[in-house]
Amino acid sequence: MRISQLSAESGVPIPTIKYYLREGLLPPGEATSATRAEYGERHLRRLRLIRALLEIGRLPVASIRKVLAAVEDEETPLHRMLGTVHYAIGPDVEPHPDTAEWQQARADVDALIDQLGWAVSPNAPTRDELAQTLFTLRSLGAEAGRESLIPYARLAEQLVREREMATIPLDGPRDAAAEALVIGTVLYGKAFDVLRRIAHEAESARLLNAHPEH
Amino acid sequence: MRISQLSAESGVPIPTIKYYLREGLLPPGEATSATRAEYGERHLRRLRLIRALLEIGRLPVASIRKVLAAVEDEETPLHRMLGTVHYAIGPDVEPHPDTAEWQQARADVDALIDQLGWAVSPNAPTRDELAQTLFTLRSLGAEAGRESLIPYARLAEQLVREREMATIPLDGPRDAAAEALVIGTVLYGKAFDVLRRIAHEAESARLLNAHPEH
DNA sequence: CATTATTAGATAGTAGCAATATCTATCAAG
DNA sequence: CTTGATAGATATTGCTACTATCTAATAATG
Repeated sequence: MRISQLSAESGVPIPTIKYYLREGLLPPGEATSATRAEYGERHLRRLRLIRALLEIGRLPVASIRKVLAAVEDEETPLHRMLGTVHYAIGPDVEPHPDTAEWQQARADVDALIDQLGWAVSPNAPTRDELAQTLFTLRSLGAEAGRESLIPYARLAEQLVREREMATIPLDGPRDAAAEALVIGTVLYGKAFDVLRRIAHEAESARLLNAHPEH
Repeated sequence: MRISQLSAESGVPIPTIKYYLREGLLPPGEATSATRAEYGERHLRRLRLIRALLEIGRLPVASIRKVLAAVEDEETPLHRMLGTVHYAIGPDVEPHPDTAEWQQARADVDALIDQLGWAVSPNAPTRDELAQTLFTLRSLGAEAGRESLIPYARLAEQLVREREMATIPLDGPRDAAAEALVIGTVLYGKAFDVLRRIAHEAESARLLNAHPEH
């Protein structure tokens, strides 16, 4: 299929597709001449994944490139690729002033992960990310003890184990597993986030005896 | 306290504070002369909240303004204010081509909320947001039936009911409730999101027998 | 075969957002 | 009375995700 058809089927404008090609998000089509290239089903699928990561996951283009590069590279062992994907998905944590409160938050995170028995790399950036959240919660006056996160962690564990990892075809082709992981992490993460906000609304209505407007 | 001290204590540069004042995120200090204004503890607290919503919640400044305006306005009844906060927190859902698949996703969301027995406004933008996620999941080939979201919904319900709404002082002063709600929704939402990604890493390591690097 | 349309690839420009920077006219304090 | 800080206004920047334009080559069509 030519670029115009790729654009038509995906709904992504041609200049944007060219931009993704330039940025290395989309592999080039098979050149059939100096001014023609052939794109396939794979490109369409990739394009949809890019849009999902952008629009649903709100990942910056630079992160998407990292994710897709890890997915692409057959050299990387699967568990390293999964790690790359995880780390690319999170935002950059800007460094904090090295105060006692920050040390405490960071130590609490480490202790929490230890207590949960989770096998997580000691220098995983997600540790800093969680510490930052904990730190901010406390600086806003919330009583956010380490143990207050445990119910969240247990629920997360349950979700990941029973729903998300269970659906990833770890024995199938590598790129299928990679893509499933990305979809599971980003899209189901979003789904849960929205459901949680909907639940907030429903619960508020219940507690305040406010019936939703019809 | 003067603006320089406000800046020093919050870590936010003076030009940025001025920007927030201009944008109406931060109420002006009490003017003591043409070139002097006095800021208080309230401003410091507000500034911290703004930064939390920006950095942790990644809310755009325009949304933060809406949230804070709803918190501020004593006229708005509490349940309406909570609704405003919820809706401001979510992203704008760009309109979809009105295909059968979109209709189906939207209908599934409505049916799901009905089935859960949640009291949610029929025109809540979160319905569209969830439908978009469902739609995208399906367009990527995931088998995302309506029932696949039920476990997520039940977990969300549990979390919101037992942890988050329970800590909101609904009988106390209004702005305390509002702020607690914002913090609960945005910051604990983030905390859960990070914990979920950490759980992903731990579970990947477990399944792939890959031990984290030391 | 001539004309019109399409494409690859390169380069430049735009829109939106969150700041920063700069400037002036005051004040405040030593 | 001189130095420094501040309010308020206006302008500028840096970043990101596009979007537009141009050229040379090629394909499609009458």
